[in-house]
Amino acid sequence: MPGSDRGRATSDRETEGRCALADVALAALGSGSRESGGSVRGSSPTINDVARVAGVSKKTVSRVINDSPLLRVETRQRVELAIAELGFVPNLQARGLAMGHNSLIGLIHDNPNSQMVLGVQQGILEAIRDTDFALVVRPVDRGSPGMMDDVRRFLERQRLFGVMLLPPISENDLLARHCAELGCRYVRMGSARLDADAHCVSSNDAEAVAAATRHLIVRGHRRIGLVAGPHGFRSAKERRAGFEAALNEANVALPRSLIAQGDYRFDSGVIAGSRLLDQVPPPTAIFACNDEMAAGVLHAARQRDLAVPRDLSIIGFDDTPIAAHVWPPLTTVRWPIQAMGQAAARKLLDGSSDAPAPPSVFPSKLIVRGSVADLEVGP
Amino acid sequence: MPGSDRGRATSDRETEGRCALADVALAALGSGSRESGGSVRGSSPTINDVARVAGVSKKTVSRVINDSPLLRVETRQRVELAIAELGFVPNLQARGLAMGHNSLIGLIHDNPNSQMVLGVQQGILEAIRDTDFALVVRPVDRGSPGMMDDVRRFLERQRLFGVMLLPPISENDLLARHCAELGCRYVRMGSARLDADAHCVSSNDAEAVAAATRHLIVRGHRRIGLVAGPHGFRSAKERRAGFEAALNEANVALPRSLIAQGDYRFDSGVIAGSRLLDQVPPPTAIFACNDEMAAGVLHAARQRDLAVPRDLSIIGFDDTPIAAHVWPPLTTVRWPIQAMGQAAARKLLDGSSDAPAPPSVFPSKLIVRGSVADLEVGP
DNA sequence: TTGTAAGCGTTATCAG
DNA sequence: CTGATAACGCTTACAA
Repeated sequence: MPGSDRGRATSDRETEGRCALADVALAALGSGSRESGGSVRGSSPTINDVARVAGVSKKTVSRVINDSPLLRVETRQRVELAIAELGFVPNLQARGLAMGHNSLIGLIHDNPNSQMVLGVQQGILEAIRDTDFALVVRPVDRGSPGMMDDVRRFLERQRLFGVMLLPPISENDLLARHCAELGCRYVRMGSARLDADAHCVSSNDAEAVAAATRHLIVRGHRRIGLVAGPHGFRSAKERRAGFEAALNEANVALPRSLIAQGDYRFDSGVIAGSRLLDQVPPPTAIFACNDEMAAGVLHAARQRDLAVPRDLSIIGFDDTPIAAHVWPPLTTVRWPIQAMGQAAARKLLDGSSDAPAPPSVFPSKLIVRGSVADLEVGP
Repeated sequence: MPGSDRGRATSDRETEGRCALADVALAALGSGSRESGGSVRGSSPTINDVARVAGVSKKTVSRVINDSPLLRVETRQRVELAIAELGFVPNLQARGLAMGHNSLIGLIHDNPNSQMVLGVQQGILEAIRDTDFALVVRPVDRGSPGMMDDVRRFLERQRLFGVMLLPPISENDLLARHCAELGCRYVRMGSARLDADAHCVSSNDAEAVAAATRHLIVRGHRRIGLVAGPHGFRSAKERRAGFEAALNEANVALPRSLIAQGDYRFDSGVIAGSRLLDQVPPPTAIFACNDEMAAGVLHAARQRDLAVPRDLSIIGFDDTPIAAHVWPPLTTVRWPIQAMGQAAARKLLDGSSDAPAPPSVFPSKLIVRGSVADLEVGP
């Protein structure tokens, strides 16, 4: 019985009402199946089967499943009925072959922060919900010498509809160029405007960090340490720039001794925090360029029996779960990662629209928790 | 110049050496392109182009790219040369259409733990490295009424080679049945044996938790609290069973008052921990069924000015980053998530092999950090 | 060991 | 508005 398995698939609530058409279908299929053969051997029904059952041509069915406007309602209904009876599901492989591109969008990233990756995935999936698009993930290993070749091979073989590039790999201009060369649409996410509006969705980390830093300054802090992010990361650069700008505008000095470099990981935060806290006098507050490092600073403080926030105020960045779960919970900067993922995906899908893409810059927000205190003026 | 973009793609190191063949290629393509037309309009070269350039038939090229054993080395080389010259890349859509299935494997999950999801992804990607397979992710919303229909639609439309099911959704037998009905290979990951060996890769949470509990008992603890996981999660059931088994075998009593229920999230850990710690006398140790809840217990302890581990020992489960990052760092159970993902993917790919699948149960390991102390015997 | 012919299930073209 | 016919690029019989 052709497609009987599938028949149940789309319509679980379908009972035994209108099976007349289905019987016609069987009869029709039984005889001269010269073209598609889709009915043989229990495989699922094809567009040909639907056409035969509905008594129309292949192309008409195609028009129905592609929402073509030029169709008589009556015809459309007949076809839709046949589709329902047969439990027909269009074959994306075939469609992809015919149209020259598949319905997959790729997510390329080399991100150590799982929360972020998953947030973006979530956003993308929201954007492609109710479409036939699916999300293909491709983590890559920045630093590995063959990385770029790897990605190229991936793009060549999979022939995706388009890809989304996550930071920090999204900052790589060469990668973007490769995408373009391979005819693969792309959108880059970043902490600053990295590309033309059509290819870019970003936050404004510099501004967000400046606001966070002002939060410290307003509370009386003047010796403020920075745990910077790693070289080569645009986000690290942006965040540092925002930090310095805020200090500058308030005429607060930033001695080199109050800057320590980290690599965005917890351990580097412990080390950087230690170095900062061993200065004399130590800083009264520290901004760390991400939450993991901020948690590391917290560790370093605890190792020195410093109470946070009494003896030391700390602000992080990203608002990952760790920020809320350490003690005291960290004041930090939250950026709308999921919304950005969604916007980026939409931009990708709308790419062929005629209207020029609008710029997409998403605002971040300071989340105030318990790791910042007003500075007690000394005796 | 047909395929010139692509020509560079695979062979960046190719300089100007042997372009003779390529010229032949151009000539050949220029004239009677009656079949594929792959050379026209800058689109990428097809198997026909390769065949013409190499002076063999389509099928022979197909044999080469599919590693058929029956080919003269000479022929093979000629074809390979042509492939290189042209920068030919097989079209997966077309192949998928012809073979009846694509080269995508899906990851279906409804997991709140991002670390876990990403770990599995990593494992899968290792398993499919150097193949043409790609990974499609599909988070679903357990609890949403339309979830199962959703997944079915997804499977019907995408026609994946196979899917991997992550806990807790992997515990859903109905979902597995649907996969089978739709002709989609599947492998389930879980905290216990959920299915036939061919469809299952698991850890043994009960045993792991029993070991962790013994770790507490050996150190003198007798009043040990449990923060259980949510109903309906197999892992919660397994972990609790392991906990109770260890207490039993040591003849340690487990009053109901020392069991609190959580939902695997931080906040529930705080609440459950509070309830446990407010008992008189309070427990001297608590096992929480995952790290997030263990971190919550830590919060509850701190709110009561209890020192960990001096006044309270805590053990968690999963070894997520949070376990290492809170203070004190948590003793916890680590299970080989990435290795399991890899094994599961391999199982999926080997699915058609004749040999019966071996059982795959992966051992977990107690990670000892700073949250457990020997029990001081009271005065 | 290699080639020929016939699909795989869709969409595009261009006529009616 | 609808339909015949030809792509789309590859694989799998079945020959040679």
